[in-house]
Amino acid sequence: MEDKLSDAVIKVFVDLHKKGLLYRGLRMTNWDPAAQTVLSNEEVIHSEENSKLYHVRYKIEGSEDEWVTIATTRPETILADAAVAVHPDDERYTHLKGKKVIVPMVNRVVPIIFDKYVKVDFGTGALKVTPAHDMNDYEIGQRHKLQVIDILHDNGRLNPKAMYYVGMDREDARKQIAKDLKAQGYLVKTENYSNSVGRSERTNSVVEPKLTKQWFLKMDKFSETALKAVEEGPVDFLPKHMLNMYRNWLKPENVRDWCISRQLWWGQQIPAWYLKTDREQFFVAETAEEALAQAQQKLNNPELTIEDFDREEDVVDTWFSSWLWPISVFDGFENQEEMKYYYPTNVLVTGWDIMFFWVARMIMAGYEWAPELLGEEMSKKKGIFPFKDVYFTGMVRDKLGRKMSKSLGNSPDSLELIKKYGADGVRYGILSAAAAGNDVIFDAPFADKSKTSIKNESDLCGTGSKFSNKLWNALRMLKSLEVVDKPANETVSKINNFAAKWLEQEYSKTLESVEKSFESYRLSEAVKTLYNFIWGDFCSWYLELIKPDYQSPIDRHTLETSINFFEKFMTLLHPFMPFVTEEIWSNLREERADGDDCTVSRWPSAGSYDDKFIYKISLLKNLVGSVRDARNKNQLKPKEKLALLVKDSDAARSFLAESGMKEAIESIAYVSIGFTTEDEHSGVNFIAGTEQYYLVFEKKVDEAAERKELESELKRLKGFIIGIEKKLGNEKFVSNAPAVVIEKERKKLADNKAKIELLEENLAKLN
RNA sequence: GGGUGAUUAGCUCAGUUGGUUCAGAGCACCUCGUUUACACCGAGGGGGUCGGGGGUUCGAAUCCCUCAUCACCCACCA
Repeated sequence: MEDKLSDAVIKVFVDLHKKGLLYRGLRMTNWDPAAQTVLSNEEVIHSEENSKLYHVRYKIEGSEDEWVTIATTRPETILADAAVAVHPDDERYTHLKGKKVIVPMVNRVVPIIFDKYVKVDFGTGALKVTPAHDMNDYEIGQRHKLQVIDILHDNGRLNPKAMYYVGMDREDARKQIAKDLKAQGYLVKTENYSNSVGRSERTNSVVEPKLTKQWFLKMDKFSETALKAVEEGPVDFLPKHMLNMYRNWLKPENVRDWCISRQLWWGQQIPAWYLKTDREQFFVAETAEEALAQAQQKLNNPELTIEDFDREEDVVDTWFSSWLWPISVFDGFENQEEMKYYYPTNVLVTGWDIMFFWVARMIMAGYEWAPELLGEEMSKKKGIFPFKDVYFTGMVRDKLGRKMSKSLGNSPDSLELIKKYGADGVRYGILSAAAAGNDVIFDAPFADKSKTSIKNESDLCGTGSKFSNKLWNALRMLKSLEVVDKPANETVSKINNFAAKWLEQEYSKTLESVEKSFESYRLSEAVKTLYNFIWGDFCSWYLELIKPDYQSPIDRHTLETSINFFEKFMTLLHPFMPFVTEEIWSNLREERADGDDCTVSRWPSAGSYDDKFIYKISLLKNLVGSVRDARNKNQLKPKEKLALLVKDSDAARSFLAESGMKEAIESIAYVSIGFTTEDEHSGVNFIAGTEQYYLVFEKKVDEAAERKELESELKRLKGFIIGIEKKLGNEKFVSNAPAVVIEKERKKLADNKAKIELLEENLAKLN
């Protein structure tokens, strides 16, 4: 792989050179004068240091005694000044338009230029411009076509272009020129000043901005292609807002040519050979021999040998090999068979921090080379982009929102986490926290901190590990049951069938929602939906319903149904929690064929479901909840059997007519249901759906508390109804809102009016 | 300085195209409950005018403007 990648890098480098997209140009780099080498940004350490800010005045050319004062911390660079710049809106200087100033000491006449980079409120508002020795000044110099005067040797000593202090170290020259400027009346004042100074990680010497020759790749065409591919083309970013960042990176005014050369000791060496006697003569080729042949021909000198050339010592930027990844992973530059089969791929999953470095450039490379590799026919058919979707995961951060890094030591210790929560628990924790594209504040025990959880700490992995435990216990229950052929009686049979119908319906609805979440890469939604369904509907409701009485057996059919359900749920959960689901899978059935594993089990397909039935289930949950609440508030035993009377009505009868409904409620809420036409019963009453229920028991309730509760509920509902009535009374609403929404509002109104009526009756009875 | 995002319950965060009671989850908290798959548990409960202000709309946590605070990325600090 490594070699293939190297070959590919060389091929595309030569190809780009042939296409005229490569050039050698100047770049302002961090220069370490002690090591005499270019440093990467990472090798420069910035820190606040005390230095001096020198205010120096420049005489305006042709004037008697008119001056412009600038401020600098590096007065020796005055010798390399090419201009003085002020902000175009700075009224103090507008009269200087077209004028020139005389640089002190060297007496060079340079223009006063107007550039928005200059900050009006900093120092004197005038900035000396030294293109050769400052990043920004270089840019300003480019904009105003200023001359570049480099006064430093590579070792940091002043060279003859400085005219003064030649051979002196820049730091000594700084002190000396300050004295001389003062002596000659140019120094207006000196103040102490604290600014950020960059030092070399290697030698600790102060880094000097220095122009060096580098290899550049022209980016205008590439960036346009990459931008179009996502803005108008086939590549989709998820989440969508990532496109904003992408656009900002790639819009023409922000695009800069890509400096692809690096001065490192490792990496892919650039395939260019320089003529030793004239380094401006260089030849790019896949091998030294080819380069030599080119040179012999071009220079018309067959006597030249390899010995007359030096190979470029610079290597390519690491991203210059990474951008070829989608192609070179299939060895696409050598052999296109695999590529024709796999390309383009479906989805790239990555962090947004390398969107520009990697994602954008892979797209560029795809468009640049895929057509040649796939052939025109194939390109048309399959497209030439490397991937269809890019899913940007959130970045995991620590409690303070910092990116996790080695130097901060804020990465969680995975092995500690797994020890504490289990691998599935950790996976669940991270996945459930990772909503599409949002960063995850992952506050876990760190390797270098205490392993104990802080109180109130969000314990996502803990939730996952508890979930594993829950699943395991559900399995234990099913496995512990004694099995018989037939259900104990008719009631049990009805309840079991009802429970199965219920679970089947909720399952279909859940699966539909999970699939929707997957399609839009909403992984945290998917896993949370499954969590709620399995813990809630499956464990808390279904298993409780089908669980036989203590030490009673279960019928074979119900057990088989339950195992089938459980099995399907394990398949759904497997991507998130692979270990526990596989383990449960293998334990669910006594015998399994070789290879009958959860990990390769078929993804189930969602069946249809009946919204009306699901609504009835929600009523059931409501009703059971009310009974439990009433028991809680009245200190009734949870399993003491009570009479639950329902006010006779068509709706009530229809609700309870669902096969198994009545029996299920009676079983799970420990009540016996009956109809009544009476309005007064000892105990408590409540409304579930639109029905009036009475839970009958001896103890008289606290009337005052009861009244208070009813009144507050009544008040809430009345307020709610006023809102709906207002809405429905609003002609604009009725004429503009979709019919479905209006219908829903009408139903809401009717239901709640019925509720209010019931509440008022109940309240009246308290008198 | 340029860019991006965030602000919702005590904490950490969901909330898709504006429309069912949409104001949610987990943790934390309060009450009750353990020979019954599970105390890494069960049942129930309290808690938020969705950062402030304005606007668009029949309707805004959701769209727009503005202010405030926070974070990250890039560039830099004469």
